[in-house]
Amino acid sequence: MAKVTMQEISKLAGVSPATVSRALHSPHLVRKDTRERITRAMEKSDYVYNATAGDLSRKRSSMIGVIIPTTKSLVFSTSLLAIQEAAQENNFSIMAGSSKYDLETESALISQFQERRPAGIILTGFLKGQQASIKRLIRNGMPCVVIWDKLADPDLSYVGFDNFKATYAVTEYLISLRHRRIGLIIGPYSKVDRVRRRLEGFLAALKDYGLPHHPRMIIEKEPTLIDGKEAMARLMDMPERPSAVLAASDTLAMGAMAAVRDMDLGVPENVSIAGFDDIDIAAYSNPPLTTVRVPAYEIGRLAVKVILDMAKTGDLRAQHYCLDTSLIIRKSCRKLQKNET
Amino acid sequence: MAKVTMQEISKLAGVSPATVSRALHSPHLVRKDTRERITRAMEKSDYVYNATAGDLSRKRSSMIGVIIPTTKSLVFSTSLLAIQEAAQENNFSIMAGSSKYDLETESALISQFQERRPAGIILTGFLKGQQASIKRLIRNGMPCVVIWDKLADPDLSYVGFDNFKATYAVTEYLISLRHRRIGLIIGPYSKVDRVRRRLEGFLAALKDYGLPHHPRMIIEKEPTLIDGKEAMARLMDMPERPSAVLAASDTLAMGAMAAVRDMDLGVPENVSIAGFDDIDIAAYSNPPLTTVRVPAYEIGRLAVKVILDMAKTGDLRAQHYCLDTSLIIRKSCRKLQKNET
DNA sequence: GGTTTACGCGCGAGCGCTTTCGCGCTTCCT
DNA sequence: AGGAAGCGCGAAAGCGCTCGCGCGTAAACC
Repeated sequence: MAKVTMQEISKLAGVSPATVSRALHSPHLVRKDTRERITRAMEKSDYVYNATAGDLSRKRSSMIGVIIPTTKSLVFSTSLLAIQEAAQENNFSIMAGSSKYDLETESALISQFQERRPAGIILTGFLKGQQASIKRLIRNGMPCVVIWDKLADPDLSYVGFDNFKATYAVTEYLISLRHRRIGLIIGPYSKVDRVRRRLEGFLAALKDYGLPHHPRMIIEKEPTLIDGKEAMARLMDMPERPSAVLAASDTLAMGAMAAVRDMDLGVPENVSIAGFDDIDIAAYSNPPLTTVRVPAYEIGRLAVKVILDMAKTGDLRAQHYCLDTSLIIRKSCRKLQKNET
Repeated sequence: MAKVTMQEISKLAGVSPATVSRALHSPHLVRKDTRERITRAMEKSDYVYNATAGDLSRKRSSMIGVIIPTTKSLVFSTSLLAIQEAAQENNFSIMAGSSKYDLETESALISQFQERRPAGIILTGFLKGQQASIKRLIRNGMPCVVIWDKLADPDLSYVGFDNFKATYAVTEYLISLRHRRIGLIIGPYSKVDRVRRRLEGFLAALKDYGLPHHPRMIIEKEPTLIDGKEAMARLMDMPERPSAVLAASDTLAMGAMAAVRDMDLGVPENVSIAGFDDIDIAAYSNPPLTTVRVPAYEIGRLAVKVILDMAKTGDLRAQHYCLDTSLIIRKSCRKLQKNET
């Protein structure tokens, strides 16, 4: 390891360690020629700043903890990428982990992060039962922001979008296409509120348009391809099968489309499918998927901004950012004929 | 932040800080009742270990730096997931970053990691021009392992597979299907050796089977859907268009399939397409993609093991693990008739 | 019973950086 | 010319944890 310390640099440059530190972090506080001497000393001895020592001394670290639910879905990777980019630009590193929708894993991750005294923690939603500990974190002065949802709790910061509204909108779209038997394949809503809100949006739309609600047509699954496929197969096997299915994530939708294909049926001829997320591949599937575009990238960048902001000012009052989603109409849904059912 | 320190715990438990530290890290060195007193003290004062201080004192950190090329491809996320899981099991955190195939970004990431004195660094291949600095890292005592490729350099550790051989094998398969005009859509081989080896495997197979080599049928692109689509469109526009196309990553292949669809042509009726990576969705595309399965998950876990091993023993001698790949035959390639071309 | 062995624990000197305080010097103002 | 203000820098006291060393007590041996 590069074992040269600031001490040695300071000797080499004929200044005190304090000055070296200043030259590094507040260059404007040291005269140009001294600064140059220091820079030269650092270069010629391959000095590498020790952020661990710095963080300890400064009593806060330049890391940000990030928890995403899964890497199986590209859409979270997009937020993660944005977070990492934004962090790097500010010379922060990120610690990442995925909860895999498991409360214990999530808690373990949070504890692990805590040990590093990060500048803040970004959570992608959070699991039921976690709310209290997050609030405790905040009360203890740890900047936290929840992404990917619009939270009702005024004490929690979020950077997200309205899952209820967005889901309501797609459902409404499906209804406008004259569909009346609409299935729903959805992620673990019993574990994650963010997902539950999608369910609620769906239900609300059904209700508002006077459509019956068939509990059997709502299938809760993990957001994976295989689960989407299985769920769809089950839906298609029902005596009165749905004419349209909303998959609450594109990954599920992709799986669902595969199930239809396996039955030698077509989308949207035999059944319409809509997704949620607008992952890259949604535009490239066969048929291209009608879905809800979600500002994954912007969410990531903004979340970092919020964290950094809180860390800098020490003002942990909750900040709320509700971004827009949009319905992307492609080719996986069709309008039923008047007489069709 | 939880601001209680080991000091305070030690007072509360009536022992010295050293003992608290031992109770935490080497419980067998402290008597059971003392240990329990300490544990109780920690619980009732919400003690959170300060890993920053610990790392500084111990002069090595419990973090691992990871660089992947991009999060646009799910296949790297899989390795990342495996790395994170394995790390967490050993109480290590990971710092992640993506190079986006840019040398400067990659270097910046490495420098940023260095500042934290990580236990080691995992690189997904590396860019041209980076080799020297990696070797320097190793010489300075930093465990490094390159994943996703089999390296020729005996001084560099790797956990990967034989890109040459794997690509040779798919190409051979295409040839066995009587294809003679085979196009190649490939990632940035001029920047990344790992990708170049795929190119070389392809070329070697062509040569060994006496097939002509059309440079224009080899298109270098970023491994994204849109690039795959564009490249395929170009290939299909050629006067003597290929009867089969190998896409050196599944993402490219998905894009390529979309291009074919846009021309109202079919895969594999009008053109066969093979991919590389076997990302989850490859099995769910329409048609399901013939591709090369790559042990992304195992690579990740093994890489962590290697790093931890090196960090523990201090033995930085290069370790090599070449894992197996396999050809997954699905439905995107068809055999040409005798008279077909 | 005296010596050895082992065990459990405290002491104290760091790890490499940050930051407050204040000193001496230059510059500016009246 | 004398005082105020400001600039550039050094001294030193930490930040919270680790670990080699060594002491005292208890168990083990002949």
